[in-house]
Amino acid sequence: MSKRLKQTTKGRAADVAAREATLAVELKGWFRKSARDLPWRRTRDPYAIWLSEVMLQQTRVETVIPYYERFLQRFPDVRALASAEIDEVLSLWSGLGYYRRARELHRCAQEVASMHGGVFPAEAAELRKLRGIGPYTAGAVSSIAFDRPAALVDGNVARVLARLEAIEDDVKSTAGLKRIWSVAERLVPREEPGAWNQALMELGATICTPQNPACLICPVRDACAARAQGRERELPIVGEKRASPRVAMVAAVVEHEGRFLFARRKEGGLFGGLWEPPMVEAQTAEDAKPSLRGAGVAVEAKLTEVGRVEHVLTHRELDVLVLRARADRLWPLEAPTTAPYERLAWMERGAEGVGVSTLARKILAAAKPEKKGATRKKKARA
DNA sequence: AAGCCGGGGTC
DNA sequence: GACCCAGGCTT
Repeated sequence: MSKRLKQTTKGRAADVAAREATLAVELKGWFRKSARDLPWRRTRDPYAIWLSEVMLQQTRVETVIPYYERFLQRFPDVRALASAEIDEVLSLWSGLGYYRRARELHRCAQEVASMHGGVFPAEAAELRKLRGIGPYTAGAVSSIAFDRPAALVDGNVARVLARLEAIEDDVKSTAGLKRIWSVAERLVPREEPGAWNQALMELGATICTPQNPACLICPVRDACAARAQGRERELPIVGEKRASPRVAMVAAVVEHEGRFLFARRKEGGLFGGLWEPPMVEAQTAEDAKPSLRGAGVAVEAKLTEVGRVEHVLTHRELDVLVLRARADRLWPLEAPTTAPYERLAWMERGAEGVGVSTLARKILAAAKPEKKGATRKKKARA
């Protein structure tokens, strides 16, 4: 390579570096000026920041805020969380979804308490070893709580970087994610990496949005390759997702003097660790009876249909027929034999202190003795 | 690499 | 309805 060419190459590399340094200054400046005031941005406590990041996995900021506040109030530090009962953790998590996160959160707290002396490690590689902490959360905690120059990629960052660099790959594919991550790692600055990462996410959430990006007010529009090509609405490219199948279910709400029959689901699967009125896959009440008996619903229970509940999940649409019965006594409960359940109990309607899904709450509400208007509505639909 | 795992806001 | 959100784990 000639001396002259070498200098040119070096010169271009220097130009790129200068452009990226400018980009970092611009974006961080914008972030300082226009960042939303979010609860977890008022603390430097790694525990609180970690808690917020786990709650924010696949979950919107507005949804998380009240859960974050309640959680932090009940469990002010990692040891408090580590020593809690899992049922109480799930209780505070109820309604937030993806309940495995709550179990992993609890286990992670126990790992930090027992193996790290109650102190979160600062390096992403160490954080990554803990339960429930993947590449994103490791980068987030390391950069935001510890000012380490760790990269991070979430849905927002993937979209922003795909547009900024006009990346053609499917951003959900392995190859696409690998490319996005390499860009993220190249761009993360030594100075204020936490502000940089949060700025990328903030930009994606408020300006560089999926549908109608507000390029006219974007602080980095002049550096955006997609915009330069007029393709900001075509990028990023995302693969097709398939429709979720419908699943017919039957639930039985059994009551005796204000106590309700609840079953606890085994950990691991759908709604793992949560309590609910017994609920089985079946088309009709008659078909459901054998499985319901295996979930504690005694033969003597006279079941009547009281309504239907629909519930949409990521990969399934549940259509639940709700049955109701008055038990003449609190009959003794044995170990359930129906698949998803591990334990039975008579509980108050609210099932205080344990985890209950939104679906279960909808089923309980549907079985509640009705006011006249609601009753007519159900009959009209049937 | 693909599937599983909630719930809800927005267009 | 469709989209997708401060993803991670399992197979």
